Amino acid sequence: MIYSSELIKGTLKTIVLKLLADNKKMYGYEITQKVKELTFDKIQITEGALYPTLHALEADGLVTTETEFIGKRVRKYYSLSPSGKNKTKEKVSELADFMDTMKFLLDIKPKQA
Amino acid sequence: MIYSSELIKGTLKTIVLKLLADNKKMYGYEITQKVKELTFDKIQITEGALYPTLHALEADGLVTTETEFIGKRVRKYYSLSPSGKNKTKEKVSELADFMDTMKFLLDIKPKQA
DNA sequence: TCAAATACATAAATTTCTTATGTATCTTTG
DNA sequence: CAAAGATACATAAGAAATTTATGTATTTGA
Repeated sequence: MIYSSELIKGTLKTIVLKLLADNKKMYGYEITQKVKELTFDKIQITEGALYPTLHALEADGLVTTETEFIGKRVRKYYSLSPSGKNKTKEKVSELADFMDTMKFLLDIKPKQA
Repeated sequence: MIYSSELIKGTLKTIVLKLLADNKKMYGYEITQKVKELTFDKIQITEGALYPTLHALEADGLVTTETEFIGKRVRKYYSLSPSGKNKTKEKVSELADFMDTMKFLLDIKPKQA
């Protein structure tokens, strides 16, 4: 089962930041694979969604990049900047809080009028 | 604190369906107030987001409507159809599952390379 | 050798929400 | 009792984020 894509909306940036916080540096394709692996294929990040997100994080100064050559192929590594580390904490705790609120909302028992 | 709007994206439909499942019938404005109340103002659904969503649910046959007059003012009640009830179960359990996956993802401990 | 995987990127179209606007009624308060 | 705020619906332009499609090129495995 793969989650309907609407669920992923709005969480992608947080997921990427958190992975970078846990892994020091990662490149785009690696991120897609890691998420796939860690979620047992339930979350699949497409490249069309990921790359623009990474570019936006870079434009916002939340990540820095370094390019490496593996044979003839380019690999672009992303790492959190100091402000990126702070942002990650904010985003992760906001999402955790949000999920608690949602669990509460979804568990509300019938009030049969 | 109000959640950044991107977090709400993708969950609105599920929230509405779940509220209808718990309350038999509700009207639009009531839904906005109920969500605000149940989440202590942390989730505020705007009318510009809600009404199109309700109309979409109706177009998909997931809810039925009945109009009532309160004095001279119209009130449009929404109720789950049988397929809406099934859809609600699916959506809620998918979201619950998704949140478990996200909690796992967000709690991953550093693997320092 | 040929398909699949690796690895980047962009861009048009779509979806979904925000922000703004519009209409109208009802209630509360100075 | 007038005015402000709350109730109640609705739509539409614009913005934001993603999907889907496409493109390029290299490397690996059957």
